[in-house]
Amino acid sequence: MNCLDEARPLGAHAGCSHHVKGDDCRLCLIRPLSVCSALEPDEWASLEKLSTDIRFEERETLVREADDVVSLYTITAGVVRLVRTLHDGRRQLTGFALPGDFLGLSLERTWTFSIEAITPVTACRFGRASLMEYVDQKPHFLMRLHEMATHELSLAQDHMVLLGRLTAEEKLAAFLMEIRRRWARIEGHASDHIPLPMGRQDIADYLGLTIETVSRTINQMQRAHQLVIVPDGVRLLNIGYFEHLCP
Amino acid sequence: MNCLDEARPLGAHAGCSHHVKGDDCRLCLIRPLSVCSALEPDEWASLEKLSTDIRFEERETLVREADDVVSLYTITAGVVRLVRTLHDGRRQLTGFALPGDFLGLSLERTWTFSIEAITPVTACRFGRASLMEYVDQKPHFLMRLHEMATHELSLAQDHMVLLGRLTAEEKLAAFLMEIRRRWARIEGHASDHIPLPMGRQDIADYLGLTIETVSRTINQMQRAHQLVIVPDGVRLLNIGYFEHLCP
DNA sequence: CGCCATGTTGATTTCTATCAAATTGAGTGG
DNA sequence: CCACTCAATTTGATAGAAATCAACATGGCG
Repeated sequence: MNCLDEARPLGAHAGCSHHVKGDDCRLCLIRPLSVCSALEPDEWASLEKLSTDIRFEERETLVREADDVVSLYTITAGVVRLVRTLHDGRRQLTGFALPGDFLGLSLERTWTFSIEAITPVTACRFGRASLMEYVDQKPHFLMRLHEMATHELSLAQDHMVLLGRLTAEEKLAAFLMEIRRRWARIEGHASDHIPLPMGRQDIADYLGLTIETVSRTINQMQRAHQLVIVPDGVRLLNIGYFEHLCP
Repeated sequence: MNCLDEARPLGAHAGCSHHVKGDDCRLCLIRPLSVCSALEPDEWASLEKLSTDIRFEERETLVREADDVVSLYTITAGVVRLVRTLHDGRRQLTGFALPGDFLGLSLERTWTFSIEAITPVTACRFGRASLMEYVDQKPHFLMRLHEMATHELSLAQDHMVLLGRLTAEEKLAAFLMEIRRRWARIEGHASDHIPLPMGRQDIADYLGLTIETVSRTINQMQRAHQLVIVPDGVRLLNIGYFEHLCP
């Protein structure tokens, strides 16, 4: 089955294996989206030797904040959340990682956030030490990592604007348009149907809101006929409304 | 006059030239704090050839959001703000840059924020193209840029937590402790006297608050004898209170 | 000395959080 | 297959923190 097939059942995002055959970069469907896109075909082989496929179950924790960085990951299927937690339990999600996203850009010794599987996840796992060696030998690979890191930084600034200055309605609109754009990149085309594998609490913690406000706002949008809530996410009825709301 | 002298008059931060003599990296007092710390003495000379000193007046705009990146800067004296503005005028500051801070880590083609001088500023200016060439020749310099970028990313995540989950009082406490730590790094020792060259509106736009809330909160802290407002900033009376507030 | 930007204070509103309860729905076992 | 359970979500009522609206104070500077 081709994961990119539009005819797949609703909710297939989480379960479908973008990585068709384990440990073969030549067959990796998310390669063009990933850090590997910086490499030539003959380099996939050398990188492949450093990597192993690994699977995590729903709710499993991949890494904990302040843990030593032992492995780095490229998500090949499923969705994870990046979480910062305060001592009193308040949470802020700093992002979601989707297929193609690389975790461990910083090359630092310890993680600055926890990574938790929202759905079953498959990932391409690299040992930190061996990837560091690889980086030393391939300056253009380091340049690619750096570009990805600074792009992340720009997205982080976008998110600061969202958290600091947008209303609940604007936050939700911006969130839906962000997730839509990211699925579009993975699937190769934009769709008004937006799967939301994360729960309302995760959305709230990403947007700096409460679960009640997220629920109320989405349902207001539905009552205003701007979207329809479907079992696995939402379907946007009026893209213009959302585009107008996100600045 | 030695800028690091504790006896300097209040407010001297902004005006004092950390870069004692123009265009000589050997005499640059902020070098150990800057990107140049990644280089060996014999490399300062080669980097120096790429740089020129430049001065900006208070309120002057160094670069505008979406401008092409022509030059990159290391701030050598003074303070600038990094600003994102929404079409309707809402502002979010994504950071302040102090002496030693490098602007242009991303090596991308366009700026993703405006940079505005809060005080008179001196900076070490690099042409983008020539620094890119330099980066190509010195992988360890690129590694240093990458480390700085990922550290920025970690700080950006801290700021997301602040914007999304902290109360006004906690935001102010975290802000004051952050600025204190950054002055301490520049001056070589921590002080309870915290110069705040940025105005209340800048603090508000950094913390996702209004100017009134910033003013009220600082004055509440003063009434509670946790700090004293002084002409150029504040003096903390009870560090424990602030440490306790910032998670 | 008075002007204008900046900051402070007060009164009121509003948005979102909080508290509380009802509803839905996926998974389980009889 | 259906009742049951428990978590997730929705909805309602109320409270509260910060925004907004509106003066007023301060202070640097010509």
